[in-house]
Amino acid sequence: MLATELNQGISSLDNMLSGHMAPPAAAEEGVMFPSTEHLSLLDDLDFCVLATSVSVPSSREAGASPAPSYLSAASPCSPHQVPPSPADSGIGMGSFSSAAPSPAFYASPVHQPENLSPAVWVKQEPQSFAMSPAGHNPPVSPGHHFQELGNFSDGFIKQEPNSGHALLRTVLNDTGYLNKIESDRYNSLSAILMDEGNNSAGNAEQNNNLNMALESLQNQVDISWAIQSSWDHLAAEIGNACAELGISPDPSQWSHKDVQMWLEWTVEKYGLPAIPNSSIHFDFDGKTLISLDQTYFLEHAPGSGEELFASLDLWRTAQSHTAQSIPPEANPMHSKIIAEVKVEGGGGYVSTCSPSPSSWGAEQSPSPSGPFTPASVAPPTPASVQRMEEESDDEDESRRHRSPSSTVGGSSHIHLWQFLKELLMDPAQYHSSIRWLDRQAGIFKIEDSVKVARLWGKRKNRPAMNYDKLSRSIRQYYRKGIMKKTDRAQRLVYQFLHPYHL
DNA sequence: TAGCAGGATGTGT
DNA sequence: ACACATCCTGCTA
Repeated sequence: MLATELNQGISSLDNMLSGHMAPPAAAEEGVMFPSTEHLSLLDDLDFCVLATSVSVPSSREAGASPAPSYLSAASPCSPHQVPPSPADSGIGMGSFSSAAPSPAFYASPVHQPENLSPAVWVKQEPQSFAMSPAGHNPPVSPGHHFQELGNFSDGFIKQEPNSGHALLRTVLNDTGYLNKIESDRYNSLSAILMDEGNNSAGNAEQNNNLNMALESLQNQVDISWAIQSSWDHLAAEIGNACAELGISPDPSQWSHKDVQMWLEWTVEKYGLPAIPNSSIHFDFDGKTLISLDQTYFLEHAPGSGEELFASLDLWRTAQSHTAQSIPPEANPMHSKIIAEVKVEGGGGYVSTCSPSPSSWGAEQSPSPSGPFTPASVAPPTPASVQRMEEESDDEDESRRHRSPSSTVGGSSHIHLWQFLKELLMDPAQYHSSIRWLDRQAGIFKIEDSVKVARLWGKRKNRPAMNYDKLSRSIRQYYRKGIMKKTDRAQRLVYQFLHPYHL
């Protein structure tokens, strides 16, 4: 019912606006929406769609969208309606329990502006909208609607991939904004559209459709309910995943093993490309993981970094939301929603609002970077622990960039060979200090022994470290079968032995 | 002179 | 016990 009404509304608005609005102005690069007016109206509907769409099939899988996009004008679906085809899919927050492998967050191409991808377009909320108290809206004056509502063209910003779903978070977190929408915004929209309709040469059928759309929107769309429903749905989905994995819903509490489990689960769940050397590049605890920016994900998880980052972002956001959410009894819809989610979840529902610590907290797995003996047949798991984000010669600079958790606990337990591999795996940053000569054979050269030693000293909190000491430690690896000098010994050139170079 | 090899011993986990 | 960290002597390019 809701989906039908919204579809009708969008269709009517699109028809009307495409027929009466001015053609798109010469746009800046990437600005592809037809007009500011059209933009603003579609934006209103987007929020509705965003709030009401939860589980979506992958348009990427259907080959419809070459690149993920987290936001577009899209066909709506009801909070509990799984669209039957890509043509009906909308903005999704990802499905964490549906059987279909659904890479999250892909918008439907149906209403997606042609050149939207790969950039993500989000609404930059005018202060008067986003931040004003609920029920405190300026009246809309006929003929000045768009001025009153703000410059929506300027209000749109190009959301680069690493900026992190600002729209989603804004919409889902800003209850003031929700109330605003619920109480007034559709009244404003109504006035705008009615005025536009009266001024246009539109035919009676168009106006009738418009009236129907507005009536539907005003009378039947409860945005706050829909968004709350989406939140609850998301929480339930995450709860199911947590129960399956036995991990906390709060990523900041994940152990190294939890992080690996979550990565594997997400990759498998959404059919993403496997993460090469994930045990090296993502050997973090949860706190460190959530402190990473998307650039790191894109760099070290090619093909899946964006989705992983997006998914993690939602988990993190959901957790912060549940942590500050209102008590269930304060929301008359809550019990109903939870009940529906329970039914939909097939009994697997685990409330993320009250996670059971006993199910995960007491069983935090130890870091895989434990003592490692050469006798162990198992392939090495180079626990690189905390990645140094920046190791400049400037001490202060280094401290500024180092994540808080990397300075104490964990990072000092890294093995030298793991540390060297860590540097080697990041040639963009350390190529001038250490680099592979023969990656396959595990042969590398220390180009700047002083710097490598200094980096090692920083990592181990040994200010007096130098290359003499470092190289002595390397030589200890000869006996352990971890490293050796190359057959034709060269200065500063060493070789990892199998399987340590893998 | 810097790097290398390896013994001895201390330290922290 | 283990993995260094530190200090040392002696050798080599």
